[in-house]
Amino acid sequence: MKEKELHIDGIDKVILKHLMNDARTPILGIAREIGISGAAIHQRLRKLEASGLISGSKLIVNPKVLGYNIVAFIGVYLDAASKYSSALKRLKEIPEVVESHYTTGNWAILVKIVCKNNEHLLKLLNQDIQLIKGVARTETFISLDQQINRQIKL
Amino acid sequence: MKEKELHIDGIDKVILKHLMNDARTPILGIAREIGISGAAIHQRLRKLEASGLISGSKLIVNPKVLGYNIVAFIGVYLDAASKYSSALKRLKEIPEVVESHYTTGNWAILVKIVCKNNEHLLKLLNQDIQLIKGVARTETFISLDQQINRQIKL
DNA sequence: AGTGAAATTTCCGCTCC
DNA sequence: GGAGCGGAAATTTCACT
Repeated sequence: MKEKELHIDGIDKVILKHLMNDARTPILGIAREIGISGAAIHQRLRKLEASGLISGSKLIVNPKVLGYNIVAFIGVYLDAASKYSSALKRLKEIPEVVESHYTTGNWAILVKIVCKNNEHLLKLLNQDIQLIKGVARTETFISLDQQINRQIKL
Repeated sequence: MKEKELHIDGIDKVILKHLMNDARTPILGIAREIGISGAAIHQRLRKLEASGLISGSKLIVNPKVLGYNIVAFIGVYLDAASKYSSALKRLKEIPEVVESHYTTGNWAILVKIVCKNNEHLLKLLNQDIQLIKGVARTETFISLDQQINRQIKL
């Protein structure tokens, strides 16, 4: 998928910085700011897409408005590493699970979940996650304050 | 910020599902699929923006193309909870830190970082994070396999 | 790689149903 | 709450440098 070495110069960085902040920023506005034509920006974007650096764009929704007020991380211990793929399959079916990582260290899986309140969290733990075959026990870490949420710097 | 109860009907869900997947999906394409006019979609989007449900859109870049191959979580123990805000300030200055949560449980802060390789990770730990005033010790969990990365279901 | 202009598509305020 | 119209603006392609 990656053949060409990609050279990201200062202009590319300006373009990407704008679009990483708001994917719907008009190309022509960026063009005027930089001082090159809209077509040139378009060409650069096509190149960056082809290189795989741009992997898409997403509309970001605020979970709080839907009543999802709690973010928590759950460390999941498996009784055998071989249970990973089947457990993962079940985790994918739980919509509140928004991230899942197979990790080195204490537990086997680190899961990030979003839920509405404490009862909801308890229900997820007791009736969903801990009932998955292979899950031995879990450790829960509730995020009381998320102050950093960004992408890697260019 | 939130005054009106927001009613998200099936049409809103279809619109949001498209845009959450690709924020640059043409509105008119969605309009044709649903069978209403483009202007109607615009009206709904404005309403959803005003409600705060839509908090923006972002271009997603693939860190691997930039050579960032490792994702890790770091549990940070503070020697006193009062050091949180000063430690957070320093964490914000480390570009490889992409998430930071103040958490209940074992440690005080859970940090997500992206880095290029093991040396880079070691450098971040020894020369950046563990030098922050108030940081007692850290636990590192490297993500070997991230299989879920999504937003909350509507 | 960048430009300028043409062709196409989208956006968005407006009026009407 | 949605449709249809129309002008303004943005996107996208292309020939040329």
